[in-house]
Amino acid sequence: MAVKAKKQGVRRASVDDRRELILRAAVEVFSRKGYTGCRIQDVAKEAQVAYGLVYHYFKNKDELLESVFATGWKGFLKLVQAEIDREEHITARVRGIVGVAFEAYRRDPRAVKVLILEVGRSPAGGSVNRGGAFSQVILAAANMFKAAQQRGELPAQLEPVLCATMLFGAIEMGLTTFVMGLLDKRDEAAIARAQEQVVETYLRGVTAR
Amino acid sequence: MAVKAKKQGVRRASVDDRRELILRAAVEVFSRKGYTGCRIQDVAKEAQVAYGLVYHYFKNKDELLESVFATGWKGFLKLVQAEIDREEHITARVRGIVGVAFEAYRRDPRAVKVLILEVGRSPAGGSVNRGGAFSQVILAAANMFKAAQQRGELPAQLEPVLCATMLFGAIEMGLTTFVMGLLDKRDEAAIARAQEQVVETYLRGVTAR
DNA sequence: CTCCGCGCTGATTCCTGAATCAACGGCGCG
DNA sequence: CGCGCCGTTGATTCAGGAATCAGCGCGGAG
Repeated sequence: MAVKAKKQGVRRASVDDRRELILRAAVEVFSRKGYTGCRIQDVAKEAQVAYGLVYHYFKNKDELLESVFATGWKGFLKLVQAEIDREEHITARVRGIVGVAFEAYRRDPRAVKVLILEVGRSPAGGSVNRGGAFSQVILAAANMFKAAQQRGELPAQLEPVLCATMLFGAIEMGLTTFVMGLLDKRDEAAIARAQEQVVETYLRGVTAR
Repeated sequence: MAVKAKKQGVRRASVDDRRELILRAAVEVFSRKGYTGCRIQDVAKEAQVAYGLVYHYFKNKDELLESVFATGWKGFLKLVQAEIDREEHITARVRGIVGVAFEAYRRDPRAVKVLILEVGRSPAGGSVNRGGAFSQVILAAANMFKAAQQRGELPAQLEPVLCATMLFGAIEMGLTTFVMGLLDKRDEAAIARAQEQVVETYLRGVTAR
């Protein structure tokens, strides 16, 4: 097939390229079929690669899907953490976090769909502790809120953990609106407006008292 | 096995009882393993019923899972719709909707987990149009918000669809906090407080302007 | 008491998909 | 120029789960 030409005519694809290729294909299939519904066959086909090669790079299905998750989530986590750590008023940090999430969505809606919409709730979870990773972000955010309360930037009577979950809930559902086609995902202005509304509504709800 | 005695000693279980039994067992397994991960074997075992009986009542796996979904969702939908239809200020209706969701959670956390956390996003969906059902509620709520805007109960610049998704996002994540064990699900007071915070934060965010 | 029918059973069949493995071929090195 | 290494291939094996079906037994009718 014509596609393979790239690894002959051009310089031979490096190992990392192939691995990456499979990983990206897996994200694609994973996002379409879900954790258990994702078949190696499909991943291989999607990546234009032999069935066996998937097993060359990954011990088994679980490890592959785990990698998909870990890779994507790690990137997201780092960005969110950076926002959490910023030395600014809580409202600025919240704005930052929402910005990170929406930006990620703009860049790769499918990956976000996988991470935000499947992670932490997929009951079909393998051995993977994805829920744990999700909790990690929630708890990090919760700590941020708690500190903000101590600085008097946030009403003290709020439960920080709930503040965190509600923030991500708001983000998630804001994005879901597009993923599910309730709003037009190609309408850049609509996405921007959604981001705005999510931030403002959340902050107003959490701040005013 | 001793368990079967109930259909001998007592009056023979009616058809509906058995069907119901299987349905409930399916909810249980479904909530643990997810759509694709749910095996008929497990459902039968959970229901203390022969493997074949599942196929006596349901054409195939898809139809079973579809029934699980349809049944549970229909019930929830009806309650939510009732709240939506109430002739009251928008804040009262929102309170009602959140109340319905939390009450349902109190009654049957597992079923809620299935419905709220899997419905509408599970990419592993079979032929089922579950996303459609989810959209239905969102859109019904969105209409409610739009009407409220026209009555001046809500700022006009808000996108009603986003108001709706954010409401359910807030509810969902409020409940997720317990499902994921971030807050103690046996602590009734904590649940009540969570409900309170979800409602108040949401309303404040959406109302004040 | 006997026979029938209906709900129910679970071993069996068939098939899908995960994981293995023996072999291929291009590339670099001697 | 030939040899061996290593990334790659895809047919094959095997486990497990969906769906089938030939009958079983209890309750009721005659």
